[in-house]
Amino acid sequence: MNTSPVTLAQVAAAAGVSPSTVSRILNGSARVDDAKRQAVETAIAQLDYQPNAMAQGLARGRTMTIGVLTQDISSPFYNEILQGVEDGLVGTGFAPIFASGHWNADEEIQRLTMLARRPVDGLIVLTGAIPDDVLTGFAERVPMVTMGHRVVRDNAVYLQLDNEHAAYQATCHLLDLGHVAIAHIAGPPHMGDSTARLAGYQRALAERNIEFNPALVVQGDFRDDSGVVAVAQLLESRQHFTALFAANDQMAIGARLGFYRRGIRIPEDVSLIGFDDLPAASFCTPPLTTVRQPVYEIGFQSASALMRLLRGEKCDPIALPLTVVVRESTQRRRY
Amino acid sequence: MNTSPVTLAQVAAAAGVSPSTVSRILNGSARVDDAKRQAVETAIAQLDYQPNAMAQGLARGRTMTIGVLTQDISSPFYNEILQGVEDGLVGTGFAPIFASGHWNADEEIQRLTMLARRPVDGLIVLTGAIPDDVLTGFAERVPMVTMGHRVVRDNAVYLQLDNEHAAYQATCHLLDLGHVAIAHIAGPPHMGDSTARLAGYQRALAERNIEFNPALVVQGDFRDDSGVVAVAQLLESRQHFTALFAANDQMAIGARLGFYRRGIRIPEDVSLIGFDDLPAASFCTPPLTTVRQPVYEIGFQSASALMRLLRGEKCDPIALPLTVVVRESTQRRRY
DNA sequence: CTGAAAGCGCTTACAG
DNA sequence: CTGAAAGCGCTTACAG
Repeated sequence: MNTSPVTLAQVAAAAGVSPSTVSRILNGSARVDDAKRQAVETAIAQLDYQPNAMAQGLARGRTMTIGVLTQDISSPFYNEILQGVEDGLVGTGFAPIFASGHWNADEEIQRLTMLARRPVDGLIVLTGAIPDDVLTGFAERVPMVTMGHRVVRDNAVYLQLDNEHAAYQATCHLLDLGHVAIAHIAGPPHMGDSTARLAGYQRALAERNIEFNPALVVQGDFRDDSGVVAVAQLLESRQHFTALFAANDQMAIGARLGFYRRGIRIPEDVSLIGFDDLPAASFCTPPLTTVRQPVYEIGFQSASALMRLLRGEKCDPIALPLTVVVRESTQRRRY
Repeated sequence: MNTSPVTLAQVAAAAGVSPSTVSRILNGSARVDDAKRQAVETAIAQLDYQPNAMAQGLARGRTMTIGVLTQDISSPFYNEILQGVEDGLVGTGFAPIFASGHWNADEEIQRLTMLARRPVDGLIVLTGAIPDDVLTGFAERVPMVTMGHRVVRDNAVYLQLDNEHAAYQATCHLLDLGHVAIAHIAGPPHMGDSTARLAGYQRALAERNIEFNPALVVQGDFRDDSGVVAVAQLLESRQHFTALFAANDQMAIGARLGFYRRGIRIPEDVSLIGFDDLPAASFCTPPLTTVRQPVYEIGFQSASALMRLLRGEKCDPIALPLTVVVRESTQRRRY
């Protein structure tokens, strides 16, 4: 029933040459007589031959797959990154294999181990709670590119996204609009991204001599619901604020719903700014002011950098810009 | 520099047994003397041995990977499906490989071919424009489960989601609220899902003796922007309507923004219902009434069914329910 | 330019 | 219960 796949040996037989020759034609690894090339090529076409990638992998010592570790493949944040990765791999013969760590360092390590034993030829690690030195350990066995982790090795490259500075700018945007009482919904405390964003927020306040009020920052977990909850907390605390900076868009969107529920208008009553620029951000009502992460670019560059690494080329850290995009959820303070 | 990975042969040497024995212990494929088992197990632990999945694949004639074809990996709709697939594969040793067809039948076929040559042990095909018979052709070589395609074969199973009926129910929900002039934003015309939803909408109208008004249905492409555009068209056409059924949530969310721009309130001025129940739907303002697709379930069931197929078990079509979830974007007609 | 041969790291009849 | 051997489908020195 299952048509067993055509092998290279069959192609060789059909074309009347040795397997070596077929292989060489396939890989362009040596000059081959034109007549034979012809014969082989028609045989390939006729038999509809597809080389077996696993056998190639075994023979060459590479697998033609790269592992991609995300926190949560179902988070909208990763979607376009993955698209970028996919596109960055088109035409290279490499296929991505995905795994999610679910915001849990142990699970991350386990998934990484699983990826490593296939084995993959390269790894892309997108943020996460896994300690940098563990990651460096993995880098010993396989080239990798990381986002949100600084691993310094010849066969590794990391993406530089200056979260602190971007958060600083986001806060400045609010400050420039006359806001003084600015609340913040922070991300998970153990993640580098969260702490950097909180730090940027604090730096902006300090720079304008606004005293940091801890009661104005509430803890979130980067998911939408936590934004709703955070707003409830903030409101119950009876702290006065006219603007809110959420450490990511999902929480900002949750917050927006929280405000809606209480009849608090955005941006008339409070200005709201997020972080990430998810596709959903521009379809919010009102469209959300936020910090744009070049997600597609992140994926694409990661894939390209990894391909370079696999070719044995050196690769400098890749700096990618984070920029505030002003839409309609922020406005000048009115009272 | 690269610690070359430990092989089974090394484990065998360390444990003083033959490779065959190690293999048998790994696979539990035969009784083995306890002392040797001990020795092997400690050797494995000590050397931190990880079997090479490619070599296993080649020897066993399977690759331990399954291909997943989506339309657009960056669409929020697929996110949770993929999570479901991932979870359905946990512990099986299989890893998913993803590819996107980008709403283009040719590209789909090409991606499928690429997946097939790795080769993958199984395929999950999620919707798409690819003709059913082409798909059936692929099913000749590899077991597969499909969503949105009816392929009938021993080694294939399809998911049954009754889009027509769900759209019928969505429309009835609007009708029950007293709406009569109901607009519809349709999906891409060549896709089965789109046409089924349009058909359900029409059937509901017919059943209540409401004449179908073609000017009330505008074409979308399942993406957010097309919802914005559709609303503009609808409004410019000066057709009267008090409710709008969008063929998916992304377009509904776009439509919601389109209304917001013109100061048209949801649900006071027009009731809005979507389709899919994306995570974003419940965080809309107001939270969106929609048809829930059990996305996680779709992914999980697809993976499980495929595993069953791979074990040689038969598998009946899997029926999954589509249900209207009423939130706050629809209300009784007021005038 | 090209073939025969060895090898990639496993698995699995085949003997014993 | 266990080892030696062949084989999975390729690639790549090694000769010529």
